[in-house]
Amino acid sequence: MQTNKHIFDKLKLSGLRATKQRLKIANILFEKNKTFHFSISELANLINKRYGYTVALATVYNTVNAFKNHGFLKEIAINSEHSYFDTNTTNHHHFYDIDKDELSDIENNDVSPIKIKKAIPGKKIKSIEVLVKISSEN
Amino acid sequence: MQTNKHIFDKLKLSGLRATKQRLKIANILFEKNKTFHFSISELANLINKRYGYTVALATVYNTVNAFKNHGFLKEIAINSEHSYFDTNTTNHHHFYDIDKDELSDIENNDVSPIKIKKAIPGKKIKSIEVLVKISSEN
DNA sequence: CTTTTAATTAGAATGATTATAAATTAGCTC
DNA sequence: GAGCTAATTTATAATCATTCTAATTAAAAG
Repeated sequence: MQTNKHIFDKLKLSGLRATKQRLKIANILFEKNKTFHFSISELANLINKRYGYTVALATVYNTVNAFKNHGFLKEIAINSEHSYFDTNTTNHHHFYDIDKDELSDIENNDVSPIKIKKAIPGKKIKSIEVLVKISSEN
Repeated sequence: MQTNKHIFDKLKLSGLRATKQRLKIANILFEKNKTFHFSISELANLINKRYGYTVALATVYNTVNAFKNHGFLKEIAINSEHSYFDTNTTNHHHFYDIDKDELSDIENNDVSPIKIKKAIPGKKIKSIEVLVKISSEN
């Protein structure tokens, strides 16, 4: 869990002003140890629930984009329906529950090492991400 | 390469009417042996270039959705900017060139076998997809 | 050839996201 | 703390991709 002080410093260090709105949003995003996966609308709902309608939707978008650009968040592509973000910016993988439309993490240790036997000349690998789609047995 | 006859039969078999528009679109999509990756707007441009403006944009959307629902196409999630589709519906993986915003296939054989060491009770794995992001060396 | 039903179409509607431009505020300097 | 400046927030409008609508057309079946 990241303390308010920690979050404040994090923002300042990256050159972002620590505004009320950003601190509220950061509190929700980073308060858990656990990775937090969300779409913009889910995040907006959480903000409204906790703080009332004190943050404009445009600011939610601006803030999430700013956090993404500063490496505090990672965008995860699952399908064209929604954008998902992840507070876990380390290299890791995901389960996507098709039934519940829900994401969860798979740590690097839980996936056998991945070797790509094909190379593209002049290109280097920036990341390797695994998406495991799951659904109910029956 | 799939012949016109083949495409026609494929449509009929799946219960889709083999309309002029669908045959034009299918021709473009399935004429190559090679996997074809595209976004809707790219596809619409190709249709216009080859056949003139003879297929309405709504029909391009309808057709791609129909093809997707019938398993002729697969949607690939890369980022929230675009929807990409793939004529290769087998289980396989992708390179995504960040610089050129371009997709290419990685066959299953070119990726070491992937073992997921974490299970979710009551859920079974439907697919495992690897996305390898690449960019220029320098 | 007629009927039935699916598909196509132009244009309107929707919905998510971004842009705009004015008002506010954070973080300086004094 | 007051004043300054640039960043941020905000409500609203604008944009863009996609889907919907309802009328027209065309494919398949009888």
